Amino acid sequence: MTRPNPISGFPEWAPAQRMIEQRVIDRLRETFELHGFAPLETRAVEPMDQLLRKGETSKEVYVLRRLQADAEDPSDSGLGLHFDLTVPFARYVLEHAGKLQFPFRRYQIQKCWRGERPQEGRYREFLQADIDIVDRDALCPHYEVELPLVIADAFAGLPIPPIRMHVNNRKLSQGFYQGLGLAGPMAAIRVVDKLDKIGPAAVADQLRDALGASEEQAKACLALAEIRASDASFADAVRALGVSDPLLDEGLAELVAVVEAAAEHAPGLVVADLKIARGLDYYTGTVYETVLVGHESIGSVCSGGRYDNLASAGDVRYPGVGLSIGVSRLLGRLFGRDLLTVSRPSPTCVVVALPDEGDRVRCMRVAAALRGRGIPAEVAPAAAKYGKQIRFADRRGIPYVWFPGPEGEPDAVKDIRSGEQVEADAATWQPPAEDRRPRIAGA
RNA sequence: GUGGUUGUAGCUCAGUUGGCAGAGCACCGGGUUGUGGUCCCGGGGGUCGGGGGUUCAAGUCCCCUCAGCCACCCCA
Repeated sequence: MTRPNPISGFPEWAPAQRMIEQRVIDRLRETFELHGFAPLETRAVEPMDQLLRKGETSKEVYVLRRLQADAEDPSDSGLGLHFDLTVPFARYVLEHAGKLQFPFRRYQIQKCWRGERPQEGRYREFLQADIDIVDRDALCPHYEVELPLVIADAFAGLPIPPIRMHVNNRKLSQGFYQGLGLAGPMAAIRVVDKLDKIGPAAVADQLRDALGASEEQAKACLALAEIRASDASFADAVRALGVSDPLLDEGLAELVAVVEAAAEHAPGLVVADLKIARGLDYYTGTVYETVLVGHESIGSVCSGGRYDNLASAGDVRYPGVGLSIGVSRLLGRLFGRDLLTVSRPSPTCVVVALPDEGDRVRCMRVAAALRGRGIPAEVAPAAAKYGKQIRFADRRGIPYVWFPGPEGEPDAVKDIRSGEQVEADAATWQPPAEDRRPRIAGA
C-alpha cells in the first residue's frame, strides 16, 4: 500500500488546529444565538441553475454525478456543491417562506466548496460562518447597522487582533458613476475595487481603456475611491466632487446612517471606505469588508452586504442583509503567522498513572470520578515505570499525573510543569480553571 | 483556470563536475529495579513527492505528473 497523498485545496488540520477551530466555532455560535439568530443547516447540494443564477462562474462549482449512471440516466444529476451559504439560504427562504416568521434571522456554519486554485487561507473546501436577516417586501435599514455589531461582538471574544470593517454602499457607487455619465457602472466598481492592489495610475488606465472613460471621469472615479472616513464627513467630500444623481443621494444617506450608528455603538469599528466594492453582483446596498488591524495583509476575513433581489417569488420579495466569516481563510492565515495557538494538543487534563495492570479497575474509577466533575482524564496505556508514564503526559502537554496511593494511603497528583506534588482525593480535587481545558491564545 | 517557485528522515536542512543518502533536533532502548526533563551509551527509521527518459551509473540532467507556496483571476 503506497502512502496516500493530500488533495490540493482540501486541508486536514492537526488536532491542535482543529481544537482551535472548534473553540472559534463555539464562540461564534454562542454569540450568534445571544443575538437571537436561529441555527440553520442547508443541504450541501443545490440545483445547478440555482447556483449559476447569480454571479458565480460554472468552473468554480463542483458538480455531483452518480458513478453508476446507465445509458438512459444522464450522468449529470443537475446538482452541485454550494460555493457559499447565501445562495442556499435564499433558496431555503423561498421554499419555506410559509413556515418562517419575518423578519427572520439565522446563522449557518457549514463547509462550502469552490474549485479555485488553492493558496494559504484559500481552499477548495472551507468553512464559512454566516449571519443573515431577511424580511418580506421591505427590510429596515437599521439591520445594516446591527450585523457589524454582532460580528464585532463575536470577534471580540477571540484572542485575535481587533477588527475594522470597511463599508460602502452600492447605490452610492453606482449613482456616482451614473451621474458621471460612465457606461457600465458595475464594471467601473470592479476596476476601482483594485485600487489598493494596482494603484491609481493603473485604475485610471483600465477605466479609460476598458470602459472608455474620459480623463475627467477617471479622475473623478479616483477621487471618489480615495474618500475614507470614520464619521459622516465623507458625505461632504463626495458632494464636493459635484456629481448629482438620485441613486447617489440615496446611497449617501444610507451610508451616513450606518456610519453614524456604528460610531455610536462601537466607536472605531466601522470606517466608510468608498473604494470597497465586493465582487458579487447581487449586492444592492451596504457592502462590508473586514480586516484585522495591524494584519491587513491577511485580507478580508468577513464580508457581505445587503441584497434586495436574491430571493423573490412572483411579486413577493425577500430582501436581506448578511455577513460571512471565512473561518478557514482566517484560521489558515493566522496559523501561517503563528498568531493563534492552543495551550496543549490534547484535551486531557490528568493522566492517571497505572502502578500495575491489576490496578486498572481502581485507576479507571479515579478517572471516572474526575470526569464526573468535568475534568478530562485518561488512564495511562501501560503499567510502565513512573518516569515513562510522566513522559507520556509531558509529550502530550498534559499538565497533571495522578498517582494512586498504595492500599490505605491517599492518592497524589503532580503538576509536571512545576514538579509540585500534593495529596489528593479524586472526589474533590480541582485543577486551576486555566488548566481544565485547552485554551486558545493569540501571539 | 494561467504563469512562477519549492519538494531529501517526524521537524529544520546539507548533499561537490552525475559515483555507496547525511547532520542537528525529535523518537525508541539502556545507564537509572515506579517520579520525567540534564548528561552518557546504543538503536530504529528514507517510494530523495510520483512516473517515465538519458547514462556503465541519477537526489543531481530532460519530460510528464502530484502537492505546498506566490502572482493573476476570483473571493471566504
